[in-house]
Amino acid sequence: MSKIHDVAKRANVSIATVSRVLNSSDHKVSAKTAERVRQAVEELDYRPNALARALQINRTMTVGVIIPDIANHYYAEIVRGIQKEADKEGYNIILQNTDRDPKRIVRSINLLREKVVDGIIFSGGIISGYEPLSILKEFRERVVVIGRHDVNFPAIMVDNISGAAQAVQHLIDLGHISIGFIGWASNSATATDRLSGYKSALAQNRCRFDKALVREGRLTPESGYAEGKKLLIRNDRPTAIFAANDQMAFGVIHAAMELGLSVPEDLAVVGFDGIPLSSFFVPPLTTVEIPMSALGTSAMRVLMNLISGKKTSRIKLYKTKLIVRKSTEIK
Amino acid sequence: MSKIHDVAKRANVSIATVSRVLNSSDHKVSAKTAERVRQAVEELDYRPNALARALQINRTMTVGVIIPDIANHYYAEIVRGIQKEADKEGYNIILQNTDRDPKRIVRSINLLREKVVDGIIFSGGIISGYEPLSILKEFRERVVVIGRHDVNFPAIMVDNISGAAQAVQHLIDLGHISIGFIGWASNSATATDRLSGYKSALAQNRCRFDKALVREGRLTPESGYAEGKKLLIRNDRPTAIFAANDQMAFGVIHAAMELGLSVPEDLAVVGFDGIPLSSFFVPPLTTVEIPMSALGTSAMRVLMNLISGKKTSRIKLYKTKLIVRKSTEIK
DNA sequence: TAGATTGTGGTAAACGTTTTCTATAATTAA
DNA sequence: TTAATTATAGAAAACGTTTACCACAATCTA
Repeated sequence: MSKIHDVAKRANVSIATVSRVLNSSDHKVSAKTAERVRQAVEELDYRPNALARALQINRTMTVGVIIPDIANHYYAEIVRGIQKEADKEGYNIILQNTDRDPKRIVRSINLLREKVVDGIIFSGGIISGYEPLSILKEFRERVVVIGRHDVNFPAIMVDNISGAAQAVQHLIDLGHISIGFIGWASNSATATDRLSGYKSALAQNRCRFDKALVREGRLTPESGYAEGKKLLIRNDRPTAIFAANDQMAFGVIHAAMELGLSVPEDLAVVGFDGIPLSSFFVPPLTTVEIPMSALGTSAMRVLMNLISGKKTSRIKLYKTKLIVRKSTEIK
Repeated sequence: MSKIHDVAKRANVSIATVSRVLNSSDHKVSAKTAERVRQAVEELDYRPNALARALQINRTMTVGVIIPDIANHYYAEIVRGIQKEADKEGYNIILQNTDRDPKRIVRSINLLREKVVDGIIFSGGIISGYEPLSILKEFRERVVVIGRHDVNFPAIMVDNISGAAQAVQHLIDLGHISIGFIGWASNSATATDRLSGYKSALAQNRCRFDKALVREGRLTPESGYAEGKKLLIRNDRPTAIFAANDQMAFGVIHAAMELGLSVPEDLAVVGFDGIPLSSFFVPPLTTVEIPMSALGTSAMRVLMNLISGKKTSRIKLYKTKLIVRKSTEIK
């Protein structure tokens, strides 16, 4: 691996000159020498050592991404969006998967601090207690959060409340009055907002809110199946179920099938997220679509602005879109 | 952000001593001074700058991971496995999503070279032509490949041939003789191996291989749907279809439903991969399970061995497991 | 008791860049 | 012509660590 010194020697110039040519500095270098340098760079296949460079200029062109679970399509898509945007500007991302373990979250932050990343994108999981303090100390102006607004950082949000309300309204419009809800336990705004949307749509239409019809899953098909079944074996079983994510909705449909109920004739089901498979499920799932990848790109854009000192709006709210498919509509 | 200098001053020692305490070097430091240093570190919440450290010791404790598409469950799960293992030993990973674009692959490799990662895990995509040369030059002994053995690097493989054969054998055992196959076009070993397995199982059982029953999708449900439909509208439509991944299998089932064919009564369907949703699809999908996460952890383990100079076996082959569900078995 | 060893600490040279400062030649202004 | 400017280039100091080398005291060994 050749270094700037080798290039300098080969081009018969000082290392300062090489650096100037490569960074197109405002310190002028004659066209002739510049060409000689470029030639040498080419011949040696020279690549500047990003480490040494970062140490000097105090920028690593690297950002940390902290997420709970990359195997979850939602986060994977977000990461993809971040990647895409980062790539455009020459940034790299260091991925930290925390499995929602608070200890690993703290560890991740500290690791990123040591690696001197230029900024951090934080999504999901718990960010309370003493950790934010340690982030704040070093990263004050260079943190973007996705999916929560209860922390004092710029946030990329999804309008979960109106998204959920829209879904429930759709069910009500179809004539359903007994509508189950499967959410999940979490101190995240996402979880509570979707429940709020459900409640508000019921209220709006003067439907009775029945606490017995609200259950908590764990975002997995398994939990959707389990909780769905509990709702469906009731004597006064709901005629529709709104699951707070698509995975659980799949589980609900599975449970219905197993009980001999057909969807949508005996049970209407709505999901949330709009993962690709939702349109190919049997039956295709009515769902509330989130622009997942856009959340990622948007977060990265905001972060890059922060890094370069530009202030941006504190909260960016993305709208959802109800996609009606066969799981609710009887043709 | 305090530096080693600050710690030294506070503890009234030289920076060398601080470094020695923190790295538990074999150069002795008296218990008393060590304690003083640790105290100072604590008080200042000092964290060594990983950049400066890496520059000095020539190790970044960072590895690059190059994959085609993080939104694909297979790769997401691999990354998760890598992460988990890397975390244990204090390694970080830089993720590079290439979208299978050869240009971006080359760019990724060069970027990782600049960032001076300690090693690279490469999965999927094309790794031919002039790129491997440039990897080789700098990373000779520190590259691990997942899912291909046609390149001169240590490889983590899946036994796709026997996995596919097992799936087809299962269909034959159920009495099917006209079995369609939906693979995908690629110069990857994975794609060709699954086709080979299909062919060999047919041959083994003296079933006729009909080229018209073999189609090429693009690993998506959409393509599975499209290609599945093409097979199913034939007069001599197959009674079973083996899709080379679960996503396409879902598409096939969808297509079947749309044509009024019920699964498994009119059509048996088998997938490949064993993604979590396969068990919750309607009907639950018979599939060939790959230990995805294990591929990742295993790759990372091999890489860490390479980095520390230990030689490991050139190829590690993982067995698959046929999981029989309702999409093939008539109860 | 002298010489050798060991334990403990500091100084300074790396690692590979960028950038400030200084120096020289070439050009311009007067 | 001379003084002042401008264009171009190099020397050397940083960035924050680790570590080879040196120095001194305290402890052994013979």
